[in-house]
Amino acid sequence: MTNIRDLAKMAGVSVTTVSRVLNNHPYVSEEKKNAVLKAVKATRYHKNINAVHLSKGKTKLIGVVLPFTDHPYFALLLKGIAKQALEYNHKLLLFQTDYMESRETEALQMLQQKQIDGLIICSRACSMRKIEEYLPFGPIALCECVKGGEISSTYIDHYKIFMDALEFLYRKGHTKIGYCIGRKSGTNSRNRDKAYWDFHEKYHLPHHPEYIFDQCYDYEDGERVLSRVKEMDPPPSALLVTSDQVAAGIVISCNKQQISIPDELAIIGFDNEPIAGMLNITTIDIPLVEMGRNLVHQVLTKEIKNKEISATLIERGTV
Amino acid sequence: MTNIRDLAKMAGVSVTTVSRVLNNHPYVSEEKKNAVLKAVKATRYHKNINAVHLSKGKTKLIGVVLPFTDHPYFALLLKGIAKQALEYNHKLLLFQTDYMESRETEALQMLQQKQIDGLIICSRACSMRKIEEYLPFGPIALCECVKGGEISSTYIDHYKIFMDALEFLYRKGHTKIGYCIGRKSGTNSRNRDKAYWDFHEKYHLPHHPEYIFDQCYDYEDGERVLSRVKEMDPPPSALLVTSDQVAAGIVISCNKQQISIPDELAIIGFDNEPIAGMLNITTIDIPLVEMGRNLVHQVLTKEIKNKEISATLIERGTV
DNA sequence: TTGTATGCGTTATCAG
DNA sequence: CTGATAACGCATACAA
Repeated sequence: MTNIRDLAKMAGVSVTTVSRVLNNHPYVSEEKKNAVLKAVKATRYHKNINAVHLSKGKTKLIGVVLPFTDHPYFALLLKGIAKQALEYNHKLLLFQTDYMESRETEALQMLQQKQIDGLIICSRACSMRKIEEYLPFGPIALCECVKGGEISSTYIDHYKIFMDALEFLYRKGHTKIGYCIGRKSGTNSRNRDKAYWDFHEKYHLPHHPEYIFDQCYDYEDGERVLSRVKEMDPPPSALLVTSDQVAAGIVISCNKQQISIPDELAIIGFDNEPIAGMLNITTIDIPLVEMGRNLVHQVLTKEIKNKEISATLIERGTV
Repeated sequence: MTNIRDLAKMAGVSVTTVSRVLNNHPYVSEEKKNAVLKAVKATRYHKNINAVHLSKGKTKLIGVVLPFTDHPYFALLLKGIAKQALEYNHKLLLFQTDYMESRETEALQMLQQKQIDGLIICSRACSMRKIEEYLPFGPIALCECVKGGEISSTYIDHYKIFMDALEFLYRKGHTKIGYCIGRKSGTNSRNRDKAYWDFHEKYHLPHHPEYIFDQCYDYEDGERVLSRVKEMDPPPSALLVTSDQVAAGIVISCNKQQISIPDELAIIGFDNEPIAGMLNITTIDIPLVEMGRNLVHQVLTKEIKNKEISATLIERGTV
């Protein structure tokens, strides 16, 4: 592998001059510049980028932490992140965690070890305290509301959205409402749960903990939820489903079993994934691509900001 | 930032000893080892990994080139890649290309510049010649059959599979068969097209170029295909659809428009994506996760091999 | 078991 | 406009 010292010898100049030419710095005579360029051509020289990283202390790499990529929510978020990273001329280092804290730690350590210039955590299993520990080593952006501090975030007010959706159903006459969620433990999930119980308090509705279904990610989970709902007495008359994919599973199962939507069961999905449009599912549009873009922006500009992104109810045929 | 020289001073040992401790090398006395460890704790020392990369000439990073991540085909492939990379203790650098050759070039250059130890190209827009140019800089694995040479590949025999599916439909009485595909230009696409025309030759069937629909990726594309099919006279009686997502779009549209499947239109999807199970779509199962795993394996073991992965027809309700 | 010296390839500083 | 030299931080051959 030829390096800039070799080039310098070949071109009869110093390494400094070579470096200048390579980085388009001014103050290099045409003559020497051409000599260097000629040597570059002749040797098919290419920089060893690790040396650049070491010397500069930067890598133009952003870490992205997410549990899995084969779910529309994260796939769309990642799409936005990738688009914006491209515009900023940065690349992405992927940490697929399956919600394992050890892998999140690994990502945080990469920040500390300077392999990445910043980190985007799309969803986390570890504590905020732990994340804060790593803040001195580089900017971190999250997808959940973070009050104050040095962490940036781009988030949805899930409490408000959930409450709005519940009220919407209530106005349509629903009082037995359940919901489906992925994890119970995330910040966003807890906000939703709080909205759920506050709603019940507000309207003095009976509590039905069995109307809450967790571990809902895929179509099959929707199928499973429906089979459980069918066995209930009384069953919920409406479901808030925090992924359109799961909502689609429920809708398709209902079709198969001649359960009428929205008459027997009303559904509101989340994310406005492509399948929701296809199946005419009423859903909450969450601009995931935009959120992804903003996360990159926050990490790279290093402005510590908490940006709320608004979600919109899209009325279609399942309510 | 404290470095190993600082640690050496603090612990009263040489940098070599520090390095030994840090990398769990043998031949270090407990005493000195503890002294070093103590200094590590005290300073909250962490390696600068870029220095390691430079020194070793390796990064434990694998580049992954794919057009987009928000499509089940690539999402599942990526899932397999991520799983296996984790087992090999390597990380992934993502190149989302949108089939732009310039971005593929960038990935190849990262190999040359030693930012990545190897490259997996899930789908390419650039020429094989170009890829071969970069082979001297590190292992490259592709998702298409590569005859000989130094490139590894994990692939499906798309010609055979397509032909089998066509024959399957033929035996069911179909003679007017169309197909939907993403790009027309990829190697896999060309193999499929060849199978398509060879099939027509074999059974002396009339040619219907209008039965071929390209740019089919999403549900909406399936919808679009169906609306075009409806206007045809005669329309195809069966469609091979190279993504279950598109197939799902067609199936859902047919349901809406009371077009009976498989009586009026038979459908065979591809990939056995989750939605295919939900909608009872007959499909070709392609073990994408397994393929992803194998690609990583090939890149890291550097055995140059071409591994064919077999696909299986899953008979469900749309034929 | 330990330490010295050197290499890895680039960028940055500063003097000329 | 140019160049010598010092970082950057770690790994490792070799010597002891």
